[in-house]
Amino acid sequence: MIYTYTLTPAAPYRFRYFKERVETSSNSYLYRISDDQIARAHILGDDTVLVRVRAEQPDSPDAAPLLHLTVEGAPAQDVADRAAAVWRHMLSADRDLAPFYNAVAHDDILRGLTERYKGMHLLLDSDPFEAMILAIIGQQVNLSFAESLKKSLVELCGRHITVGGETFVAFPGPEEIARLTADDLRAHKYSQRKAEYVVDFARGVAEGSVDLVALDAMSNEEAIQYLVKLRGVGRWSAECVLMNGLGRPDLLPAADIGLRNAIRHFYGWEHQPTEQEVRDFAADWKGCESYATYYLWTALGAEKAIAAARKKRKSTPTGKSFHS
DNA sequence: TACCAGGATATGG
DNA sequence: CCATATCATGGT
Repeated sequence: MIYTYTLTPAAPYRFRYFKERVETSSNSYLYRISDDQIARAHILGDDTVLVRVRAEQPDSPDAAPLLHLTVEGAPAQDVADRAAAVWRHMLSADRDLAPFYNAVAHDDILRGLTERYKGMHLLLDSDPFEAMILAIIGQQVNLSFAESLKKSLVELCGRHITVGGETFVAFPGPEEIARLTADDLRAHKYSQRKAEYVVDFARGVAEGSVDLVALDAMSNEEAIQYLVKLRGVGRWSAECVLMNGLGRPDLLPAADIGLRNAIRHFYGWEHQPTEQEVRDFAADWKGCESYATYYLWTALGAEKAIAAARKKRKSTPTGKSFHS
Protein backbone atom coordinates (compact mmCIF):
# COMPACT_ATOMS: atom_id res chain seq x y z
CA MET A 1 0.00 0.00 0.00
CA ILE A 2 1.32 3.40 -1.01
CA TYR A 3 -0.15 6.44 0.69
CA THR A 4 0.02 9.75 -1.11
CA TYR A 5 -0.17 13.35 0.06
CA THR A 6 0.18 16.77 -1.53
CA LEU A 7 1.53 19.82 0.27
CA THR A 8 0.94 23.36 -0.96
CA PRO A 9 3.57 25.69 0.51
CA ALA A 10 3.41 29.44 0.01
CA ALA A 11 5.60 31.15 -2.61
CA PRO A 12 8.47 31.78 -2.81
CA TYR A 13 9.44 28.15 -2.29
CA ARG A 14 12.12 26.33 -4.31
CA PHE A 15 12.45 22.58 -3.81
CA ARG A 16 15.81 22.29 -5.52
CA TYR A 17 17.62 23.90 -2.57
CA PHE A 18 16.78 20.86 -0.47
CA LYS A 19 18.40 18.60 -3.04
CA GLU A 20 21.46 20.81 -3.20
CA ARG A 21 21.74 20.86 0.55
CA VAL A 22 21.53 17.10 0.84
CA GLU A 23 24.08 16.68 -1.93
CA THR A 24 26.63 19.11 -0.55
CA SER A 25 26.08 18.86 3.16
CA SER A 26 26.02 16.33 5.95
CA ASN A 27 23.51 13.49 6.28
CA SER A 28 23.68 12.65 2.60
CA TYR A 29 23.83 8.94 3.42
CA LEU A 30 20.34 9.20 4.93
CA TYR A 31 18.84 10.43 1.67
CA ARG A 32 18.48 8.99 -1.78
CA ILE A 33 18.50 11.64 -4.48
CA SER A 34 17.27 11.15 -8.00
CA ASP A 35 16.42 13.56 -10.79
CA ASP A 36 13.27 14.98 -9.35
CA GLN A 37 12.86 13.46 -5.91
CA ILE A 38 14.33 12.90 -2.46
CA ALA A 39 13.72 9.70 -0.52
CA ARG A 40 14.43 8.81 3.07
CA ALA A 41 13.46 6.08 5.54
CA HIS A 42 12.10 6.82 9.01
CA ILE A 43 11.49 4.86 12.18
CA LEU A 44 7.99 5.44 13.54
CA GLY A 45 7.49 3.34 16.64
CA ASP A 46 7.76 -0.30 15.60
CA ASP A 47 7.47 0.50 11.93
CA THR A 48 10.02 1.61 9.36
CA VAL A 49 8.63 3.52 6.40
CA LEU A 50 10.00 5.09 3.26
CA VAL A 51 8.96 8.58 2.22
CA ARG A 52 9.55 10.01 -1.23
CA VAL A 53 8.97 13.66 -2.04
CA ARG A 54 8.72 15.10 -5.53
CA ALA A 55 8.10 18.72 -6.45
CA GLU A 56 5.87 19.88 -9.24
CA GLN A 57 7.58 23.22 -9.73
CA PRO A 58 6.01 25.78 -12.08
CA ASP A 59 8.27 27.60 -14.53
CA SER A 60 7.64 30.95 -12.92
CA PRO A 61 10.24 31.48 -10.21
CA ASP A 62 7.70 33.23 -8.04
CA ALA A 63 5.15 30.45 -8.13
CA ALA A 64 5.07 27.83 -5.40
CA PRO A 65 5.38 24.13 -6.19
CA LEU A 66 3.13 21.29 -5.25
CA LEU A 67 5.00 18.80 -3.07
CA HIS A 68 3.91 15.23 -3.70
CA LEU A 69 4.69 12.77 -0.91
CA THR A 70 4.44 9.01 -1.06
CA VAL A 71 4.75 6.79 1.99
CA GLU A 72 5.64 3.12 1.56
CA GLY A 73 5.89 0.43 4.20
CA ALA A 74 3.25 1.84 6.52
CA PRO A 75 0.94 -0.83 7.94
CA ALA A 76 -1.96 1.59 8.33
CA GLN A 77 -3.17 5.06 7.50
CA ASP A 78 -2.26 6.60 10.85
CA VAL A 79 1.39 5.60 10.51
CA ALA A 80 1.53 7.03 7.00
CA ASP A 81 -0.06 10.23 8.27
CA ARG A 82 2.65 10.55 10.88
CA ALA A 83 5.34 10.06 8.24
CA ALA A 84 3.76 12.73 6.08
CA ALA A 85 3.67 15.07 9.07
CA VAL A 86 7.38 14.51 9.65
CA TRP A 87 8.13 15.57 6.09
CA ARG A 88 5.74 18.48 6.20
CA HIS A 89 7.88 19.61 9.11
CA MET A 90 11.25 18.79 7.51
CA LEU A 91 10.33 20.71 4.38
CA SER A 92 9.18 23.78 6.35
CA ALA A 93 6.05 23.53 4.24
CA ASP A 94 3.99 25.72 6.56
CA ARG A 95 6.50 28.57 6.76
CA ASP A 96 6.23 31.82 4.87
CA LEU A 97 9.48 33.48 3.77
CA ALA A 98 7.89 36.90 3.30
CA PRO A 99 8.49 38.15 6.87
CA PHE A 100 12.18 37.26 6.58
CA TYR A 101 12.59 38.88 3.18
CA ASN A 102 10.87 42.03 4.41
CA ALA A 103 12.92 42.18 7.59
CA VAL A 104 16.26 42.15 5.74
CA ALA A 105 15.22 44.25 2.74
CA HIS A 106 17.32 47.19 3.93
CA ASP A 107 20.44 45.03 4.49
CA ASP A 108 22.40 44.94 1.24
CA ILE A 109 24.21 41.73 2.10
CA LEU A 110 21.27 39.67 3.31
CA ARG A 111 18.96 41.09 0.67
CA GLY A 112 21.50 39.93 -1.89
CA LEU A 113 21.40 36.46 -0.39
CA THR A 114 17.61 36.38 -0.38
CA GLU A 115 17.74 37.19 -4.07
CA ARG A 116 20.43 34.63 -4.79
CA TYR A 117 18.66 31.93 -2.76
CA LYS A 118 15.09 33.01 -3.37
CA GLY A 119 12.68 30.39 -2.11
CA MET A 120 15.20 28.54 0.05
CA HIS A 121 13.81 27.11 3.29
CA LEU A 122 15.42 25.29 6.17
CA LEU A 123 15.69 21.55 5.68
CA LEU A 124 14.91 20.43 9.21
CA ASP A 125 15.88 17.25 11.05
CA SER A 126 13.05 14.78 11.42
CA ASP A 127 12.61 15.34 15.16
CA PRO A 128 14.31 16.91 18.19
CA PHE A 129 15.95 13.62 19.15
CA GLU A 130 17.78 13.35 15.86
CA ALA A 131 18.69 17.03 16.04
CA MET A 132 20.24 16.58 19.49
CA ILE A 133 22.27 13.53 18.50
CA LEU A 134 23.58 15.37 15.45
CA ALA A 135 24.34 18.46 17.52
CA ILE A 136 26.33 16.53 20.11
CA ILE A 137 28.29 14.78 17.39
CA GLY A 138 28.93 18.13 15.70
CA GLN A 139 30.38 19.75 18.80
CA GLN A 140 33.83 21.20 18.22
CA VAL A 141 34.84 19.01 15.26
CA ASN A 142 34.86 20.15 11.66
CA LEU A 143 31.84 19.40 9.49
CA SER A 144 33.38 16.66 7.39
CA PHE A 145 34.62 14.75 10.41
CA ALA A 146 31.22 15.20 12.06
CA GLU A 147 29.61 13.66 9.02
CA SER A 148 31.80 10.58 9.22
CA LEU A 149 30.91 10.20 12.91
CA LYS A 150 27.20 10.49 12.10
CA LYS A 151 27.52 7.94 9.36
CA SER A 152 29.21 5.51 11.73
CA LEU A 153 26.32 5.82 14.17
CA VAL A 154 23.74 5.12 11.49
CA GLU A 155 25.71 2.13 10.23
CA LEU A 156 26.05 0.81 13.77
CA CYS A 157 22.40 0.88 14.73
CA GLY A 158 20.17 2.39 12.05
CA ARG A 159 17.22 0.29 10.96
CA HIS A 160 17.00 -0.85 7.36
CA ILE A 161 14.06 -1.10 5.03
CA THR A 162 13.97 -2.54 1.53
CA VAL A 163 11.51 -1.11 -0.96
CA GLY A 164 11.37 -2.25 -4.56
CA GLY A 165 14.69 -4.03 -4.20
CA GLU A 166 16.40 -0.90 -2.91
CA THR A 167 17.61 -0.75 0.70
CA PHE A 168 17.42 2.40 2.81
CA VAL A 169 18.68 3.07 6.31
CA ALA A 170 16.70 5.07 8.84
CA PHE A 171 18.31 7.25 11.48
CA PRO A 172 18.28 5.29 14.77
CA GLY A 173 15.77 6.16 17.47
CA PRO A 174 16.41 6.41 21.21
CA GLU A 175 16.02 2.66 21.75
CA GLU A 176 18.53 1.76 19.05
CA ILE A 177 21.19 4.14 20.35
CA ALA A 178 20.44 3.27 23.98
CA ARG A 179 21.47 -0.30 23.26
CA LEU A 180 24.98 0.85 22.31
CA THR A 181 27.80 1.32 24.78
CA ALA A 182 30.30 4.15 24.77
CA ASP A 183 32.95 1.64 23.70
CA ASP A 184 30.97 0.81 20.57
CA LEU A 185 31.31 4.44 19.53
CA ARG A 186 34.88 4.74 20.77
CA ALA A 187 35.73 2.08 18.21
CA HIS A 188 34.48 4.48 15.54
CA LYS A 189 36.63 7.49 16.42
CA TYR A 190 34.30 9.06 18.97
CA SER A 191 35.99 10.67 21.94
CA GLN A 192 35.11 9.11 25.30
CA ARG A 193 33.02 12.14 26.24
CA LYS A 194 31.20 12.41 22.95
CA ALA A 195 30.37 8.70 23.10
CA GLU A 196 28.99 9.05 26.62
CA TYR A 197 26.96 12.13 25.75
CA VAL A 198 25.30 10.39 22.80
CA VAL A 199 24.49 7.13 24.58
CA ASP A 200 23.39 8.75 27.84
CA PHE A 201 21.09 11.18 26.08
CA ALA A 202 19.47 8.35 24.10
CA ARG A 203 18.97 6.32 27.28
CA GLY A 204 17.37 9.30 28.99
CA VAL A 205 14.89 9.68 26.17
CA ALA A 206 14.27 5.92 25.93
CA GLU A 207 13.53 5.56 29.63
CA GLY A 208 11.44 8.71 29.79
CA SER A 209 13.56 10.90 32.06
CA VAL A 210 14.04 13.29 29.15
CA ASP A 211 10.79 14.58 27.68
CA LEU A 212 11.31 16.05 24.23
CA VAL A 213 7.58 16.35 23.53
CA ALA A 214 7.35 18.89 26.33
CA LEU A 215 9.58 21.23 24.32
CA ASP A 216 6.71 22.04 21.99
CA ALA A 217 4.94 24.01 24.69
CA MET A 218 8.02 25.93 25.80
CA SER A 219 9.41 29.27 24.71
CA ASN A 220 12.86 29.27 23.13
CA GLU A 221 14.56 30.25 26.37
CA GLU A 222 12.55 27.77 28.45
CA ALA A 223 13.45 24.96 26.07
CA ILE A 224 17.12 25.94 26.10
CA GLN A 225 17.19 26.02 29.89
CA TYR A 226 15.55 22.58 29.97
CA LEU A 227 18.03 21.06 27.52
CA VAL A 228 21.26 22.52 28.93
CA LYS A 229 20.63 20.67 32.19
CA LEU A 230 21.49 17.49 30.31
CA ARG A 231 25.09 16.32 30.43
CA GLY A 232 26.92 17.16 27.24
CA VAL A 233 24.38 19.75 26.17
CA GLY A 234 25.47 23.38 26.19
CA ARG A 235 23.69 26.36 24.79
CA TRP A 236 24.90 25.79 21.24
CA SER A 237 23.56 22.21 21.13
CA ALA A 238 20.24 23.29 22.63
CA GLU A 239 19.99 25.99 19.98
CA CYS A 240 20.63 23.42 17.27
CA VAL A 241 17.71 21.38 18.56
CA LEU A 242 15.39 24.38 18.52
CA MET A 243 16.46 25.50 15.09
CA ASN A 244 17.04 22.21 13.23
CA GLY A 245 14.79 19.95 15.26
CA LEU A 246 11.82 22.06 16.31
CA GLY A 247 12.07 24.44 13.39
CA ARG A 248 11.83 27.59 15.48
CA PRO A 249 12.22 30.49 13.02
CA ASP A 250 13.62 32.97 15.54
CA LEU A 251 16.68 31.27 16.89
CA LEU A 252 20.07 32.96 16.90
CA PRO A 253 23.08 30.71 17.57
CA ALA A 254 25.16 33.75 18.41
CA ALA A 255 28.25 31.86 19.55
CA ASP A 256 28.31 29.56 16.53
CA ILE A 257 31.67 29.70 14.80
CA GLY A 258 30.12 29.34 11.35
CA LEU A 259 27.79 32.27 11.82
CA ARG A 260 30.59 34.42 13.22
CA ASN A 261 32.84 33.54 10.29
CA ALA A 262 30.02 34.28 7.86
CA ILE A 263 29.45 37.74 9.33
CA ARG A 264 33.15 38.49 9.20
CA HIS A 265 33.38 37.28 5.62
CA PHE A 266 30.26 38.83 4.08
CA TYR A 267 30.21 42.09 6.01
CA GLY A 268 33.95 42.66 5.75
CA TRP A 269 34.77 42.64 9.44
CA GLU A 270 38.44 42.71 10.33
CA HIS A 271 37.93 40.36 13.23
CA GLN A 272 35.66 37.47 14.05
CA PRO A 273 32.70 38.95 15.94
CA THR A 274 32.13 37.91 19.52
CA GLU A 275 28.90 36.32 20.67
CA GLN A 276 27.70 39.66 22.01
CA GLU A 277 28.62 41.44 18.80
CA VAL A 278 26.55 38.90 16.88
CA ARG A 279 23.57 39.56 19.15
CA ASP A 280 23.84 43.29 18.62
CA PHE A 281 24.36 42.88 14.92
CA ALA A 282 21.34 40.59 14.58
CA ALA A 283 18.91 42.94 16.30
CA ASP A 284 17.29 43.67 12.96
CA TRP A 285 16.65 39.99 12.31
CA LYS A 286 14.04 39.73 15.05
CA GLY A 287 11.60 36.94 14.35
CA CYS A 288 13.60 35.37 11.54
CA GLU A 289 17.05 34.83 13.05
CA SER A 290 17.07 31.18 12.03
CA TYR A 291 16.58 32.09 8.40
CA ALA A 292 19.22 34.79 8.39
CA THR A 293 21.63 32.33 9.97
CA TYR A 294 20.73 29.59 7.52
CA TYR A 295 21.21 31.85 4.52
CA LEU A 296 24.60 33.00 5.79
CA TRP A 297 25.67 29.43 6.51
CA THR A 298 24.60 28.35 3.06
CA ALA A 299 26.39 31.22 1.37
CA LEU A 300 29.57 30.61 3.36
CA GLY A 301 29.45 26.93 2.51
CA ALA A 302 29.12 27.83 -1.17
CA GLU A 303 32.13 30.14 -0.95
CA LYS A 304 34.19 27.43 0.68
CA ALA A 305 33.17 24.93 -1.97
CA ILE A 306 34.18 27.34 -4.72
CA ALA A 307 37.52 28.02 -3.06
CA ALA A 308 38.18 24.32 -2.63
CA ALA A 309 37.35 23.63 -6.26
CA ARG A 310 39.63 26.44 -7.41
CA LYS A 311 42.47 25.12 -5.29
CA LYS A 312 41.94 21.62 -6.61
CA ARG A 313 42.04 22.81 -10.25
CA LYS A 314 45.17 24.80 -9.60
CA SER A 315 47.05 21.95 -7.95
CA THR A 316 45.91 19.28 -10.40
CA PRO A 317 45.47 21.08 -13.74
CA THR A 318 45.93 17.85 -15.71
CA GLY A 319 44.55 15.47 -13.15
CA LYS A 320 48.00 14.68 -11.79
CA SER A 321 49.29 16.28 -8.63
CA PHE A 322 52.08 18.83 -8.76
CA HIS A 323 54.84 18.88 -6.21
CA SER A 324 56.31 22.24 -5.32
C1' DT B 1 53.56 21.63 11.87
C1' DA B 2 50.77 24.19 14.40
C1' DC B 3 46.20 25.63 14.60
C1' DC B 4 41.40 25.51 13.87
C1' DA B 5 36.96 23.01 13.81
C1' DG B 6 29.07 25.33 13.13
C1' DG B 7 31.65 23.00 22.05
C1' DA B 8 31.25 21.15 26.78
C1' DT B 9 32.99 20.35 31.22
C1' DA B 10 35.96 20.64 35.14
C1' DT B 11 38.94 23.27 37.82
C1' DG B 12 41.22 27.25 39.87
C1' DG B 13 41.33 32.04 40.66
C1' DC C 1 31.89 35.40 37.25
C1' DC C 2 36.25 34.76 33.99
C1' DA C 3 40.34 32.29 32.34
C1' DT C 4 42.42 27.94 31.26
C1' DA C 5 43.19 22.97 30.46
C1' DT C 6 41.34 18.89 28.42
C1' DC C 7 39.13 16.19 25.16
C1' DA C 8 40.45 13.48 20.27
C1' DT C 9 40.60 13.67 15.35
C1' DG C 10 40.55 15.47 10.61
C1' DG C 11 41.41 19.32 7.55
C1' DT C 12 44.44 22.94 6.03
